[in-house]
Amino acid sequence: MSKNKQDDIFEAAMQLFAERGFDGTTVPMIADKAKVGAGTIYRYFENKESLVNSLFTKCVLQFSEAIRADFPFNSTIRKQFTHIFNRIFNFARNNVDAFLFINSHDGGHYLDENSKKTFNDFLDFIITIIEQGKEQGIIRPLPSTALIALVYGPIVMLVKMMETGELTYTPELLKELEVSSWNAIRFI
Amino acid sequence: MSKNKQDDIFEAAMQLFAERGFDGTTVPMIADKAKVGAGTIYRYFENKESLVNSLFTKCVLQFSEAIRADFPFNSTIRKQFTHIFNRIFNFARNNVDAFLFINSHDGGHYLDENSKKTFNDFLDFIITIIEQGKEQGIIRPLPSTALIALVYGPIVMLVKMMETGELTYTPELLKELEVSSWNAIRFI
Amino acid sequence: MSKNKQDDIFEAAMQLFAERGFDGTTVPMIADKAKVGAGTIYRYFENKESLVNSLFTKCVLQFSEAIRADFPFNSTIRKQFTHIFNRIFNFARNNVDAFLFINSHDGGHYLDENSKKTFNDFLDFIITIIEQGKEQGIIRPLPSTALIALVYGPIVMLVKMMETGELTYTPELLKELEVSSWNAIRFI
Amino acid sequence: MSKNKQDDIFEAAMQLFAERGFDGTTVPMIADKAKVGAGTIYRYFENKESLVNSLFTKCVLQFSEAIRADFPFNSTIRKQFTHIFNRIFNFARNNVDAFLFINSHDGGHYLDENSKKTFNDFLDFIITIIEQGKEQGIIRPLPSTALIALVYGPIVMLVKMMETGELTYTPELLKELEVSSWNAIRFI
DNA sequence: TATGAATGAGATTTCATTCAT
DNA sequence: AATGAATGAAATCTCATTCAT
Repeated sequence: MSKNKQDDIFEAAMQLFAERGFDGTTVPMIADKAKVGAGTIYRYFENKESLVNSLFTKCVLQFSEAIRADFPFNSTIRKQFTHIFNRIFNFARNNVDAFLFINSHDGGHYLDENSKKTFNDFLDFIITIIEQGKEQGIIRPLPSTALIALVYGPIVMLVKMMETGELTYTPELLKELEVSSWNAIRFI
Repeated sequence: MSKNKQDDIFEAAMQLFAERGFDGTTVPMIADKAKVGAGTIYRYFENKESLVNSLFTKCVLQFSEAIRADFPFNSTIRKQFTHIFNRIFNFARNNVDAFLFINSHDGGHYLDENSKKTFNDFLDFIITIIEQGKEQGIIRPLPSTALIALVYGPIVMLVKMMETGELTYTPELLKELEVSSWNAIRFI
Repeated sequence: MSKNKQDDIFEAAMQLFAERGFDGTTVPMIADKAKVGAGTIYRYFENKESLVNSLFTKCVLQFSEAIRADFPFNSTIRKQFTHIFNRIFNFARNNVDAFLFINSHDGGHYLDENSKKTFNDFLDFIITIIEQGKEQGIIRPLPSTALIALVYGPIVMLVKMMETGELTYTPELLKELEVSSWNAIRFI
Repeated sequence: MSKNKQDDIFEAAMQLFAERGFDGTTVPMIADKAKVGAGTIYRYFENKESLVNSLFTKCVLQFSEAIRADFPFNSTIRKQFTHIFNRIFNFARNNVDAFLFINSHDGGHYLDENSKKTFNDFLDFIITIIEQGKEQGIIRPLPSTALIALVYGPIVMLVKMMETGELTYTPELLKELEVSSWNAIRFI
């Protein structure tokens, strides 16, 4: 594994949390996968909850960063949508565990306020774009949260399906899905 | 509660599993909420896993039944889509916990083969309809699982949002969402 | 053992805490001695600290009650002293573990405010008597805490010695010790 | 701190053992207070038990030495008593932690035979003096251990009280306490 | 020589399950 | 049939000790 044990622990915890959930994952499971002693985890994290919260924040920030980087602020809404859709999808494909971890753990009873805030900050960014699209009459005049659900909901499910092998990724498929998602929210 | 303790246990377990997950829910929690003794649960279910599997199967069958009842086999694909969409949404709204329980627990490490099969049987029904739509050139020629994700993914997320209060249900909104979902999968 | 498990746990904990201290006693040790499962202790006490605090308060109250019962408020200071000395000693002899537990654990880092207050309430009772003796010119005009130390300090040590067998109790010895203790604090 | 790490460790351990007891003190706590690495402690002591035993023996020897130095073997019993009482008290005041450590730890389950013997050797010295006093009819004819308890018990308690601020030291108070203690054990 | 990160044995605590009532 | 007190296996977490640097 890597030289950095904290990263090994993060990586192992992420995979396990994504697959089995927080409560279904034991600390020794994480230690085994990370190839460290169980006690070592407590040198890096105060407790299991602290670990999941650190991990959640870290993953959300990475995710958020991946979407926001090179964002075409001066482009059309249509192109901005493509950017966001592709970036989310690519992040999800390259970081399956991180993506599934984020999406299966938001709302968890073990997440602290800071973790929830980090996640909401990211959503706010998306909402801002959507609001602009609605103002311009390009995106359907539905509640922004509903519009997010129309686009984001499929992605979560699609990534899960690709993970289980129920669906196979191809660049062409991605392009088609992007069109479908846009069709769901565009005006007319 | 009701006169039937098994149903009380089912109801309590469903609410807790939906909110906290299987591993985050303890048997005493279920007993408390069901207002029965912890030991009583073991008179109705062999163990906690057996309970969750019984519950999952029961919920999926109810769900499946709600969608399939009065299915307009001789109608157009468009009308069949409306039927399915509305039925799923109505089931979800009237059985929030059951719906969220089903959707957060498929793939759980505690589900047995039978539970998974029951769920897949339901999906197969949906897939059949979709395949017909594709054959008729009315639905976009994407993999059926992808088409399911495009429609079902948003619903799961929308129901969660309504549950947390991030989104408010209105009949008008439902109609709009149905259109959006159809737009996502229809050919042109 | 008794029919009451909470008392069995109290008794076992008291013996072990008196002998090995709070930090030197493990929960399984207590469970073994009390002949209960380790988990049972947590049905009666929230945690180990809660157990030691409940036990401390209980023991101090019993101790305090033993000293205060039948207190000869209208007697001479000399007779009141005899009462207190004999009662403390008899309590200590009949409840060696409780007495040693109380005296080795006051000031412990695990005791909460309530426990400390209960103990101080008891000391205040003794101080009141001593103050009266000083006012009457019968007891030496030293700080009350010092006077307590002069009387109580030996008792603690004597009881320990009797427990280890370094000293053997006899009623005659007790009488002599009472005289010695009185000599230490009386005026002239 | 000093140039000598072993002494730093001794000093830190003594303070912590005096305040929190052996089992309530962790090796990292000692290392922190001594400003050394935790591993360093194991260069000077085989293990934690070895440390506490070395420390105990060291403290008892210092204590014993402080009492025995300049002992007025040819003086009266009364003067010998004054010597011992004052020396104990002064040692205790100048070495509060050492004194409290010695007195709260005799009988500890972690002390080895050698430690206990060192402590008993010291007591034997005191006992010899007491026996002489009894033979001369100057000290009350009680068991020697009881006489020790009558004098030593208060000192331990008084020093604790001075440490917590419940009692304030003055030279005059010390003189009075010496008289009180003598009164406790003198014949007549 | 000195360190402190790493460890795993053992501590505390939880909880699925049993069983006497 | 129903209960909930009791249990002990397994979870979380701590800390004495080691060892690579």
